Amino acid sequence: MDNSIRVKFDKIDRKILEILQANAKITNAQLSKDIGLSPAPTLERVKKLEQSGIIKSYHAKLDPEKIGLGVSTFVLVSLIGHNKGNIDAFMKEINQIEEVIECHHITGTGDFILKIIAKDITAYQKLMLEKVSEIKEVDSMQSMVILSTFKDSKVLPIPA
Amino acid sequence: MDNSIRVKFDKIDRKILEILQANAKITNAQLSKDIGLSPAPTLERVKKLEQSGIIKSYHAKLDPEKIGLGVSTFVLVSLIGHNKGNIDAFMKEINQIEEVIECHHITGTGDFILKIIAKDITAYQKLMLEKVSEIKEVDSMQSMVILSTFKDSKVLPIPA
DNA sequence: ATTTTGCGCCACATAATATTTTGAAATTTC
DNA sequence: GAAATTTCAAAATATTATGTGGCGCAAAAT
Repeated sequence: MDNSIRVKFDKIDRKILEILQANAKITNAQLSKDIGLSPAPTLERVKKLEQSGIIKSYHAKLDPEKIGLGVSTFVLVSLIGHNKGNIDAFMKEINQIEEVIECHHITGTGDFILKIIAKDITAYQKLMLEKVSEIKEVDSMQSMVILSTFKDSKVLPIPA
Repeated sequence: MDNSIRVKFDKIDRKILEILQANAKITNAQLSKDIGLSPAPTLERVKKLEQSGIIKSYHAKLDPEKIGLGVSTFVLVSLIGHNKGNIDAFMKEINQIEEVIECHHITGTGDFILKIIAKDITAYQKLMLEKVSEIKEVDSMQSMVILSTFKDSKVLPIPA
């Protein structure tokens, strides 16, 4: 809960962050060459970025198709009530469903947008009917099936 | 372009994939303990998963707030024409904009959904007016500002 | 202007870790 | 049921990360 703490970092740190976002498996030696520093201070900077929470974690990115996940969707969800109790209850239920890989509270028409991933349309339908729709706080839902993904960058643009 | 190639993997591989999605920085020794194998075959399995393309890449996840990115949005975009030429032209323009970190072609009302990240509302507005709106294939847009993100799992549910 | 202080850097030494090799055991195939 | 293939473990080796000491530069103080 230590939100919006703006930790400071310089041009070199920014470069490190760009590189590690694109490729977390780079060796420290190579990273140090790319940023023009020797290995020791390079590693020290990376550690500081980790400790300060700027770097939160490291993840392997898989190919959904190759592990048998053929259907991805975004779902706009409206709740029946917009009070904190309902929202908390909804969140709690959503957290239990592993196929829901993202859940954002948004402005606009709906209240939430979910990203869901499933094996196929049949599995998706079953998931929606038996799990998501069953959450009693849910009023309406609107699904958008992803036909194809043109861009899925893991590199955030770091402001100057 | 070698889509939908279903590579096969067993229960141990699945466990490896789950672990590496959640934590790519685990040492091979620790990974081998977690899955109950010795280091050598463990590493061999990881390499095969990488070579087969099941594991596509590794990325550092940053804290957007701490690098000064305070505004994230989803944007529904409709194009003026739905032919391939227009879509290609749109994609090309979108790829140039680094603040657009995701772009998916979807079914339903709109044609595309984008995920955009910016420093603040002012920067977001400027970005939308000067870059995204300027793309001539764009007909209409509808923004959904993310108030908060409750779930952002990097772990895909791997079907049995 | 000179000293002082502190930070960030490099180079080298050492520790940790990954990777290769070898061979044995289990499983599959014919 | 034997040969071939695959999968594994243990140990040796190579690579990489990490800790230490000292140097140099920049900013602050005198």
